[in-house]
Amino acid sequence: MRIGELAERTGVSARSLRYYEQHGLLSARRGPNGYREYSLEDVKLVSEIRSLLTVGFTLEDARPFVDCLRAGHATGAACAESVAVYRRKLAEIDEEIRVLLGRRAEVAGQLTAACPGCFVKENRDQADD
Amino acid sequence: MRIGELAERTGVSARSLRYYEQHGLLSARRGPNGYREYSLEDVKLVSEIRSLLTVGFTLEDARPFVDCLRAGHATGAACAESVAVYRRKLAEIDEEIRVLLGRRAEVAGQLTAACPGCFVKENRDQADD
DNA sequence: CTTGACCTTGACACCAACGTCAACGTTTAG
DNA sequence: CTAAACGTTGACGTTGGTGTCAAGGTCAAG
Repeated sequence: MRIGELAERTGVSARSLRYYEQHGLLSARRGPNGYREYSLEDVKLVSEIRSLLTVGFTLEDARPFVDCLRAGHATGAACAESVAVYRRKLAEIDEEIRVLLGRRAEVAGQLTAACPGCFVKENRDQADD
Repeated sequence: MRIGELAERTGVSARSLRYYEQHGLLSARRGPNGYREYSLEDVKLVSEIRSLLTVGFTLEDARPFVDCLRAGHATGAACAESVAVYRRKLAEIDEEIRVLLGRRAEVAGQLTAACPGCFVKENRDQADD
């Protein structure tokens, strides 16, 4: 299939697909006219990339997962490198959360100081909706 | 005082001070030579801006606080607009935390699935070190 | 007079993942 | 044949708060 179809199937813009290729996450055979030709496997690759991006991974983070899939593994997470990225990402997220909790406390404190009547509810993990 | 001294006193680069002015958060009289002239009050303004930026506010968010100080109030948070920004920021931070917690759960789940032996400790607020 | 420290405005670089437009070649439907 | 729909590469814009350089004006000390 060509880039338009891959874009439609994955819900990713053609621009993004070319961007991924430019950064070595995707590769495409070229038809005689210069058009990119993709296989069904590429749909998997793109899906993997998207699902990683949506949970906050960068393209660099996604690279080991793509390589893992290309190496023939059933999932992008089946390789040691991918697992390492998972661990690192987890640590990064935890750090971000800590920073945000600190900021929240800071802002809440300032708000309370400026406006004693303003009730600021606690932000326990109970963040249901 | 001129920009160099204000920069030294506040620990903010001259570049940033000009940037703040460019965005209407700071104003300066000009000497006969075109040099900016600042007063002691400006030190307060810049300090207010910095403390807000360090807790994740944007310059736009800081504007009401600066206006409040310029209006003669003792603190930048003494005005209704500032309090409103505090409330909004708090909500934004809470939202970010929610998103991060969701991502964390997602990543932790994937990691566990890919590597059943990998123990992933819970991220309760107990984020001590 | 000269050096050098300070000031001025203006403009480009940065990070990330694209959107968007330009200018052009290809394929396809009518 | 022709127009529309698709493909190609290349390049600039976005977002925010700076760093950094350029090219120059000002001013005090020697």
